[in-house]
Amino acid sequence: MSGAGHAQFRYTQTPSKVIHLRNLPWECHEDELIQLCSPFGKVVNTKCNVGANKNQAFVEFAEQSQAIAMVSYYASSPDPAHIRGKTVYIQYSNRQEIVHNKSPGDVPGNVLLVTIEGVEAGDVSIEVIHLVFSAFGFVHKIATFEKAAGFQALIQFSDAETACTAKNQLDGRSIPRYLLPPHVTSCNLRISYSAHTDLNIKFQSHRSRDYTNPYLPVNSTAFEGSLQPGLGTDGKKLEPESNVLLAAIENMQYAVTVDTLHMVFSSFGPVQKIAMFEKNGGTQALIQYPDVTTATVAKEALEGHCIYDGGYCKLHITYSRHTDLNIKAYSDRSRDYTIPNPNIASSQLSGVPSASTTWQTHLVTSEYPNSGYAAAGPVDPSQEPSSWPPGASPAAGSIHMGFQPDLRPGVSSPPYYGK
DNA sequence: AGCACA
Repeated sequence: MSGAGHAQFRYTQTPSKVIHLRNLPWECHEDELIQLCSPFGKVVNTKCNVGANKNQAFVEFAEQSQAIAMVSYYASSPDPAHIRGKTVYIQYSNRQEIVHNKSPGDVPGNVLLVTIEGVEAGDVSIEVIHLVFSAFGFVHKIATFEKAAGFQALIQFSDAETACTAKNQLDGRSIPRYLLPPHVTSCNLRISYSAHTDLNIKFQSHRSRDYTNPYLPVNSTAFEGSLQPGLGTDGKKLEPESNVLLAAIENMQYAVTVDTLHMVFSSFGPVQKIAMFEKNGGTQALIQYPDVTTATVAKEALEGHCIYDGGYCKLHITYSRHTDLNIKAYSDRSRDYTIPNPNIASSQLSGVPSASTTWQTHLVTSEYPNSGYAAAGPVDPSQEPSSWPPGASPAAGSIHMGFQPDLRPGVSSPPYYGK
């Protein structure tokens, strides 16, 4: 009957222009709250991600009548409010206004604090983390650690804007499943801003990387027993690591030049040498980095990805057995970028036997009858290390390919970040 | 699914 028909009307609350929402999806965004609430009035303030589970929120209307309208509506509506498919429970807050205490994690900065939920530290390698976050810009440094909150990583970008983009795109989502070990079904990323601005990375190790300083000493002991599980989630690849990568280019519908490869592989560190050759009817290339760590990073990041959208020029990367390529000639198929200023003659390569044909059979192990560097065109082959990292001047810029292969959110791989 | 922060 009247008065809701129940003798006990326990849910009577004093109205407030602030409503309390609970059972929200994890890390619900402010705009989702506004979208839900604005039909009832003007939202003047919100506070999201409240409570231990971050699944509560407050919304403050301009007028109390607006809050009453919303609470009343959903109190009698047959279908409840929902956000992202979850039923949202709404009531008046027991406070009359939202007081904004911005938690430190909400203050934007260039360093993100990422909590990877539901995984052991060994489940997600630093290469995977680097790959995922590199989709948004150059990642300067990564430090990982285990805390009570779980497996966490600090990711340093150039600026807060880049970090913000990455945060917005990845917060609450999972690392693509194909990058996770089989036994991990999902691993939600919880991302906030760190107060740090510049991480102090002392070693390249299985738990920390400085991509701006490839010459940082490698803490090799830190790698032992833990590096190769990075690939060894399946434990199948037993191929020894190397600073030289062998890249097979499949479905090469577009021309891939040594310059293309240099651009692509330079994203991960200074490329010292490149040699391209034909083998088994396909194009392959050897890419030499100064160290195994950089090569590993590049390998993890690029394996299986395509240089061009649409599945063209797919890279299959393994470790080469070589450690130092013996580049004899500066040609369209081989380069030695470590040579400071090879007196580049203006003549063409005409007098020099085709390096590429020699490469495919002898590679670096063989001795070359003709020594010395071949003549070259006007291109300056000396890529001084200072041209790296490509943070300011993206290596991928000039070729239109925007090389963040399959991981650009919303471009070529929306499904990867589902959920 | 039930109220924030220093």
